[in-house]
Amino acid sequence: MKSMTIGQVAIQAGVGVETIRFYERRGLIEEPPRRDSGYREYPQEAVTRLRFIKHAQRLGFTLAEISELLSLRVDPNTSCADIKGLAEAKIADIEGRIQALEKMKSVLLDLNAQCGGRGSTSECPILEALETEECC
Amino acid sequence: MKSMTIGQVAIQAGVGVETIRFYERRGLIEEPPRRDSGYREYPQEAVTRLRFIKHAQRLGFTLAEISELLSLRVDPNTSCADIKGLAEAKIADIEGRIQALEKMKSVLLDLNAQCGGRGSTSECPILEALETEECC
DNA sequence: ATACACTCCGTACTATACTACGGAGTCAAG
DNA sequence: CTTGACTCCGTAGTATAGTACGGAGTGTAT
Repeated sequence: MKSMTIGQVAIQAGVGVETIRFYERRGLIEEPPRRDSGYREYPQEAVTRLRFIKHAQRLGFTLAEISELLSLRVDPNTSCADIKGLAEAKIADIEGRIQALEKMKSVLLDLNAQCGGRGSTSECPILEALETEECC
Repeated sequence: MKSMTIGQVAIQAGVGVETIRFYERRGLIEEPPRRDSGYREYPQEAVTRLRFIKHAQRLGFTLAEISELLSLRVDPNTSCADIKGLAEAKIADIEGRIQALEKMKSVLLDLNAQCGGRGSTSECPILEALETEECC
């Protein structure tokens, strides 16, 4: 099985056909050769590339970042250190997001502890705090 | 100063004029009375409500959730416990997101440790892992 | 040979939360 | 009374990552 249709690639990579066309438009995967009918003919590597994209996404990279990662991969002027740099930037990014979420969580836990869960909404400490809270 | 224009409310609440109109369309704030000219006339409480929205957003609530929070607040059949329930659901939601981010971070840290930062991209363990990684 | 699945394309829609635009009308200060 | 800032409205655009649609053409199995 040398070349595959878009549907076969989609199944093997675990994505939708429309997603592949979308990635093509975004420049994440190159335009494959076509049959006379216009049908796309993908080589095996297309599946690898789609999996790369999926894996990178799972690690928190956006499509724009993945695009860069894919370009750097084939750029002879790029070194492993550049990739490492992107990974480190992503780690910092994730840490920032975790920090923000932890902050939210701690405020919510605090408010939640103040609320006995009894009484009407007019005396709910959570709602009161939301009305008056003077943070930032 | 009994009533205010949309611009004055925007400044006091720290949001944009367009944002207020947007919230009105979304039903987050009620339509205020109008002057003969059509200008909106806001009472002071409008500022409180906008601040409520801002605070709730900072705690991770979406506009849809805030909408619910605001409805429940004035619903006589709603108790403090219902609000507490929403807060707890949000805490769980945030914890889930933190978990997901922690997972990403740990994989990235692992990959990062494998990469010496030396050599070309063709032998970068990070890129290799992204191509082959068999998680999920 | 015909039925049915697959593919083509561009466009539009989903969700989230705004932000910008343009042209007309209004308000307040000088 | 004029000027400049403000407000009105609906629509469209931003970013992210797809998903859906519809009508026409294609591939293949029976």
